[in-house]
Amino acid sequence: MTDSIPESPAANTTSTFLRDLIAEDLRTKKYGEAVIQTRFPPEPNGYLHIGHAKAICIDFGLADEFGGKTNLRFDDTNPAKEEQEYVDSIMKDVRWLGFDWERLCYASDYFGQLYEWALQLIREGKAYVDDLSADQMREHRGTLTEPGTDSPFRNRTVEENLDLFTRMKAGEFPDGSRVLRARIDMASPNINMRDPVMYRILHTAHQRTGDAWCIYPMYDYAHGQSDSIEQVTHSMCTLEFADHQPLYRWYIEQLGIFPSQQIEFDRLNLTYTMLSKRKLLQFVQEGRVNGWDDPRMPTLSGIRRRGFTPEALRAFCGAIGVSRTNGTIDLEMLEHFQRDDLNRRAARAMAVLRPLKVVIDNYPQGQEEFVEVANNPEDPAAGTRQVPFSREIYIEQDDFREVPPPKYYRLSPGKEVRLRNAYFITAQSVVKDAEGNIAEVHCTYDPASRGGNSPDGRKVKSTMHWVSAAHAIGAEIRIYDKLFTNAFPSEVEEGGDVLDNLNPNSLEIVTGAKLEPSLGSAAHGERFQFERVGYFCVDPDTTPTKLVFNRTLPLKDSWAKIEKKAGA
RNA sequence: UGGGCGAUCGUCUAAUGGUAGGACAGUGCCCUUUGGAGGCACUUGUCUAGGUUCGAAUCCUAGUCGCCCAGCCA
Repeated sequence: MTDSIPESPAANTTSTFLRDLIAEDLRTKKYGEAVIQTRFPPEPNGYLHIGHAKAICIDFGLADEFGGKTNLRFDDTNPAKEEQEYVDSIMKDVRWLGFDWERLCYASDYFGQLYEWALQLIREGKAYVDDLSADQMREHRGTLTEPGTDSPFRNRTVEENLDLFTRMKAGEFPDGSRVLRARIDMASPNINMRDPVMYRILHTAHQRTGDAWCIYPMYDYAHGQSDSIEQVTHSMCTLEFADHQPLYRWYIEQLGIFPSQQIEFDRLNLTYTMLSKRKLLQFVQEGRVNGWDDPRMPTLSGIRRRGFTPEALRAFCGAIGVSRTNGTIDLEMLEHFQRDDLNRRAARAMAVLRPLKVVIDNYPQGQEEFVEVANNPEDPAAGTRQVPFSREIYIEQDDFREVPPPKYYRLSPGKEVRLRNAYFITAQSVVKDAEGNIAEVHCTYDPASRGGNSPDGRKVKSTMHWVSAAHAIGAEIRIYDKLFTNAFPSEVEEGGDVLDNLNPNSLEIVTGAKLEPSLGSAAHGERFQFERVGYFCVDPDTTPTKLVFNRTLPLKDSWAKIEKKAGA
């Protein structure tokens, strides 16, 4: 791959409601002369996926666009689920996508301040310690249609609340025995406002604060204030948090602190893709895939290993736009942007995945020569290379048919085709093995057609890739397909499970591939277009003695379409 | 049956009272030393019913449909 090609013209920057809103806030000087401040707030409880890429592009991209700043903030308020491994992977993924943060923050940095604010709310009679069990609290919460009822502990004195909360912090009570709740309104039609829990007791060591704390703030009590502390002007999050906005504002207003504003947008959904962290974790833990970076996973680490590029991901995120509509993007859209990027930048090479031997009978025995081949026809600056040619070569099994179907342009008995950048050949006869399978095809070549054109102007219908048998190198090729057979993986039959929709053929390992020798020196992660086949990249499993390629995506295949139509 | 949010080509997204446009997908043609890429063309859409207006995707009224919320998860 070369980096000399300029990035594609800015992706469709669809004008979004977020852009309009920020522009308006800037125009009215809602935040004075301050620049836009955003944040990307992942919880370090799993690996980032393509859905997060959209959020990252929004949080960082919009701030960039308006000359603002973006913090990376880990929302690490639940030590039971969070790990340093996830923190590390998230930082790596954000950088890989092409973004860098103004400040690296952690919600846990604010535990002290949050605690002080909790004391303030208690003193103002706006928070209380509740001794109800989780089950009892659920009963008191009411339902979607019925109001909740007050806890018997709701009217404790400020002194008692202060005493109890201080002792909660001191570790005097066991997990689950008490919580601190905001005193708002048990009859609110918005369940989030029915005296939400602010703190729970959790005698669990935190990956950053160790055992300094045994009470931990809930998301709602931590997020808005964290935004406020960082002077976040635009706190973008997904739609399911819209119901939490009144609470987000309530804490900020009661505390009288910097008025960060929450704005919700639609989550990314993709056909044939599962973007639930919980489910992805399950696939990893149950061994349904080979880890978080399995190239079939929608995680950024999986996608990266698969060979996708940050440029393509960013172009995709720009093109899909942002709205408040629940929708599902066709996977083809993502694939389109990836092909578009790789087509312009990936070096070409010839590789035969399922080899069929061709013997050129009138080519001198023992002779070899080198033909000059463009590294990337889309990019003359990528230069050329010399590829060895000889009497015995491999072509793709699919490229020969003893009995050609209609519209089949490739090699068949008596038919002349071009070997890319080499010669015209004509199939003369077939040799079969004991089972009747075609073992080799014998051809004749036209020495005058060297380079791929005949001086008499003769045309051929087809151009095929090939690899000289004597010079070929081997490789393992991993062919990936969709992880799910259903466009909507979570659509399952009664009593069924997402696992029922897993595609049993999502990974095919091809071991007998024959590659042109130049590929022998390819580096880990290097990307290629195997001409007429697809885009591939070198997998990290590659060793000095074993080459492994991942197929990122196949090339579009209009012959497959014709064939399918004829068969249907 | 509480509250919140939403509804424009098959999919995603523009149009902010003034010609419903783009991208992906699809179809056809042209071009091609990748049946790739590229070029051209075509098809398909404002949830419904009323209303306001010279004019409505946009405003009003009433429906319909979809998504989210009853964790001491985020």
